[in-house]
Amino acid sequence: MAIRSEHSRQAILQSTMKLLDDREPGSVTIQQLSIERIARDAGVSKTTIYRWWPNKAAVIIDTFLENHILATPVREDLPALEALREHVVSLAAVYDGHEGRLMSQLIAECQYDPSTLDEFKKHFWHPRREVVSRLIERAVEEGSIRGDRPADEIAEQIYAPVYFRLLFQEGALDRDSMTTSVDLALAGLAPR
Amino acid sequence: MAIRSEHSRQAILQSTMKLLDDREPGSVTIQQLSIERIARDAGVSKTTIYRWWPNKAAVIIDTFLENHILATPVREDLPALEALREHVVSLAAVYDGHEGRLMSQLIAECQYDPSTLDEFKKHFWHPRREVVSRLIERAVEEGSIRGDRPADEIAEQIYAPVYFRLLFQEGALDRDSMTTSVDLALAGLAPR
Amino acid sequence: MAIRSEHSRQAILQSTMKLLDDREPGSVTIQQLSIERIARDAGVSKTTIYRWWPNKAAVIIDTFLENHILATPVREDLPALEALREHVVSLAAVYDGHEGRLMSQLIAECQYDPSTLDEFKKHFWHPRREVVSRLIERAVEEGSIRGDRPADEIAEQIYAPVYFRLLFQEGALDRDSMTTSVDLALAGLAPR
Amino acid sequence: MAIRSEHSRQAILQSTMKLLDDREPGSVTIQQLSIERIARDAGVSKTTIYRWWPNKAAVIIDTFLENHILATPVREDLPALEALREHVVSLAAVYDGHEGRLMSQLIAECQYDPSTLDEFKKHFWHPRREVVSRLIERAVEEGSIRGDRPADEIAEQIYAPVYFRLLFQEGALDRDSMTTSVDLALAGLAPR
DNA sequence: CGATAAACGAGACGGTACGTCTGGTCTTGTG
DNA sequence: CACAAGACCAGACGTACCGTCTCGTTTATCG
Repeated sequence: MAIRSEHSRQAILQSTMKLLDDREPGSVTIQQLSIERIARDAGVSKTTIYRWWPNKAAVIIDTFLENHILATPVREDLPALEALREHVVSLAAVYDGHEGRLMSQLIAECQYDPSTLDEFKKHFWHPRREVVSRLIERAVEEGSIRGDRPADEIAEQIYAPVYFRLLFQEGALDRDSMTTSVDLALAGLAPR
Repeated sequence: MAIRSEHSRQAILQSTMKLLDDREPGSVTIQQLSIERIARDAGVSKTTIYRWWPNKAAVIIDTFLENHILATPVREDLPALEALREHVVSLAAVYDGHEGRLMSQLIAECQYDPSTLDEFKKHFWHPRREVVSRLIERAVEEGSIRGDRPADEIAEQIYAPVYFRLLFQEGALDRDSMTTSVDLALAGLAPR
Repeated sequence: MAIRSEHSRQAILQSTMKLLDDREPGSVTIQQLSIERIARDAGVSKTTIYRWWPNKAAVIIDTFLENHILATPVREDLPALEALREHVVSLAAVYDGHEGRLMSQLIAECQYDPSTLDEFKKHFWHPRREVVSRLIERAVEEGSIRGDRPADEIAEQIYAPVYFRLLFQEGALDRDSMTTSVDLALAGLAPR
Repeated sequence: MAIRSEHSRQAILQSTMKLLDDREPGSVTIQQLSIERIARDAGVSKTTIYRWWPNKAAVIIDTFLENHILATPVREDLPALEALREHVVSLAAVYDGHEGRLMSQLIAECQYDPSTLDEFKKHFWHPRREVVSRLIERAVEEGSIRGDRPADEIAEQIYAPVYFRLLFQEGALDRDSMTTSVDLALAGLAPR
């Protein structure tokens, strides 16, 4: 019956990570990355990759998951609003470098394949939105913001500028800018 | 001497538009589109395309400009805030269809080529931001919103959700949703 | 693993032969023949050709070998001198038609690539020279000609006019002319 | 009325010669030589070349004529047989270098175009054959060889090995080898 | 001497082919 | 039966020339 080779799987994911890492020599963009290249680099046959992943994007998503990309924590010890600011600031900080480039390229790939978009949202967007929605609900409980808007709507309003700046490479992703951005988004939500 | 053939130029841009139009049979995504295909379809030699455009993305941008893609007007007869809402709503309406798919794919291409991003911003984002910034300044003059924030910052805050929804294909782009979104963005800017 | 496809190889060689055959409609010269054309005609990808042959000339040489071009026999039942005449006459007869045109074009290609020349000589000239040298040695043994000259030298003297007439398309390649030519070449070699 | 520009004509022929001269850097074979390249190198427009020459080969032949290629003289002061040997030896000496490579490539081109072959024979082969035929007739008059064979036939027999060695790049073109070759060709023609 | 007509440089054009690359599929042993 | 190895068809890449075709711009002759 021959079971799936864990060794091959690891080699594939590691090669993918290495090839996409722009701190390595000979790194490539997601667009330039090919199954052929991964197979060659991992010492694996193309068939093996095609057997277990439907396309390049799926391999990349698995790679990112394997490499714990963008697991941004939430401070439970802070007041909700401050924890929210911290969360967004630290996420933006991560996006402001190598992993940000990867994310923007992954979002680019999503524009060409619905199932990739689904996977992306499932693994990278929805969990994050969930976290922020929880924080907002906590802020409402703490009386820091009004509770008359859906939390998801607010979460989007807070997050959208992050992705906007990432994809348009315009507007800074540093602590000050992001704090300002979050505050602006929340400005109209102060309790009456 | 030997002047550029307007006929060829038109044929190239029209073929590009047709090939990218998902209402046509045999349409393709920007990723799938190739110079070879455009040349074949336009009855033009590849050389002619390479002579005048550096790459596929440049042809596409010219095509969009030629086809007045996303030229969204501003109502001068309305109060600034209302004109702003109308502008965003009508832009979102355009993004909510065929042209939206094209734009999201173009933004995707921008992730792989800085000069494409520059062109994109120059032709499609900055003009729009300018329009909105003007409206915000007018709104300040009209006393509808406070004037203690840079107009560009507010413009970004208003626009970011539009692009977010476009790229993440999540959250509606209809009139009600967009009005809500704009109002949320402006909520904290009411004059004291 | 993954062994070479005999089917593709055959298709390539047959298409090449067909394309070069001036009795077929749409035939081309060796100069006009392109890898692209062979691939198209054979229903094979260019990669497959480039994988197995270094260039056009190599494909053509293989094609000629496969099609037994210019395999001229030697009569063992005749006296050496007569067998020699017969051999040259029959070779010239072959050169006096379609296969002669192909050979002259192949020799033309040899002027541009040393390795093609080597292959040509290995497969088409040296075997023939060998045959004639043998015949000359036999003629010496039979006492028909003197033995004080190297056989290869005499072989060249006999053969040179054949190639000269082929390439210059001057001087006939028929039985009488070739017999005269051979006799002239051998005239000075009669035993004393 | 504008008369043909001698300046352009010269520039074209000189560039052609330079490009074909393998002692120059960046030299090319006749096959690699293109009208485009000549025009660029000569600072002339392609039109001008196409206006005055039907094809590449014609330019090359004119170039060779202009550069006195292969004008091999005949010694009138020597006995016919010796002058003949000298002539062949000195021609072979010229063929044994740079100009020989050019000639063999020109003969190659002739295999693809009858009119080029005609021009080649008219300018390079027939004059030479004429010279040799005259020498043979003189040799007959001098009583050095028999007169019962057509001079042209003998000329071919003498010349064929030269072209053979040139094109097959086999067999030396030095003085000794060529003398031997001529003597072998004439061996059977000694007066009875 | 000014009109005219050919020759010129420049270079755009539709084509064809180059040799390379990658995609995704299929085939053939090996362990 | 998963795997590596890799052959296969398909087709795009960007470049080089092909030979044709305008373009203005000389430049020489002729009216």
